[in-house]
Amino acid sequence: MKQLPAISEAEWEVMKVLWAHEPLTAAEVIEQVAERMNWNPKTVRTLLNRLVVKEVVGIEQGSRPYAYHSLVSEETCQREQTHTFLKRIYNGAFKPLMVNFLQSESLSEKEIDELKQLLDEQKRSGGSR
Amino acid sequence: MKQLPAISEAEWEVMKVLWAHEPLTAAEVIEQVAERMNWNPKTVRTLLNRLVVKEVVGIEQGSRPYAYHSLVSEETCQREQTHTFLKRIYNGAFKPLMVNFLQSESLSEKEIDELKQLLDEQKRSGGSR
DNA sequence: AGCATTTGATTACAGATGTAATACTCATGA
DNA sequence: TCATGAGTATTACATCTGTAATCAAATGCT
Repeated sequence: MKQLPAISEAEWEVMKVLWAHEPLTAAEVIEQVAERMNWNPKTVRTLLNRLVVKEVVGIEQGSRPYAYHSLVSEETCQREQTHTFLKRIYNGAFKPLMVNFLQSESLSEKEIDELKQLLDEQKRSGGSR
Repeated sequence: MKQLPAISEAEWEVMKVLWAHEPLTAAEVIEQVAERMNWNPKTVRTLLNRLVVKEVVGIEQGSRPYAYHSLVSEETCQREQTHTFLKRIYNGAFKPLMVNFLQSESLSEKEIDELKQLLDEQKRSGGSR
């Protein structure tokens, strides 16, 4: 299984717009990113390049100006990051994360019920495996 | 509100043993860390020093060799990290994190029930605020 | 065709991080 | 009292990250 390279915080911003709208030209990425971050276009280009070097973003051959697209899915990256995070901060246990989260943010009844429902679905859809 | 300084991944390892057993002398920290990480003692000392500089770890005056202790609680740091992480990866939403987690790890029925119970407690203990 | 503009590639540079090595200091045994 | 050795402080150095600037190539305008 190919190890995912590390995606830094700034790079992650770029990935988010790619995942949301890909494929995009550099100019388009820059435009999208500008909506959230106050970054110099050169900065965004650098980040794009680094992502290409890391092989998490690919270049659309042929078109000019060419378009970028992700080579790994957002889900995959989220999963990876979540796993690493949990391990690092909570020794891999989800429960304390949830305890902590519930203490800091307070959810509405509706939100709580949604989460409960998720858990119920999980139960139904097969115990182990 | 005083901003927490960034605690790097390696530094976090050191914090974990401090939180678990503090106060500890450098030698003791080194010993504890060695159980999990294969790090040179010098490396651990460097990390300890950086943490002191960042003011998240304090030095017990008077004793010699002196003892280190944390200046911020694990809970506080976990909360901070969790918040940042959620924002970065899931745009701040807990639900998709849980969806993702449930898809990757599969929990036993017992574990699921524990999580559900947490949610129930949350519901009882006050809607808003 | 030649110049200005866009796009893309290369280079820059400071601060954080991982990972130590070296230097200094003080108590202790010879 | 002086060399030793543990404990502590300072320095080192490569890589990663944030944040661009500069250089080169292609494209479009006149």
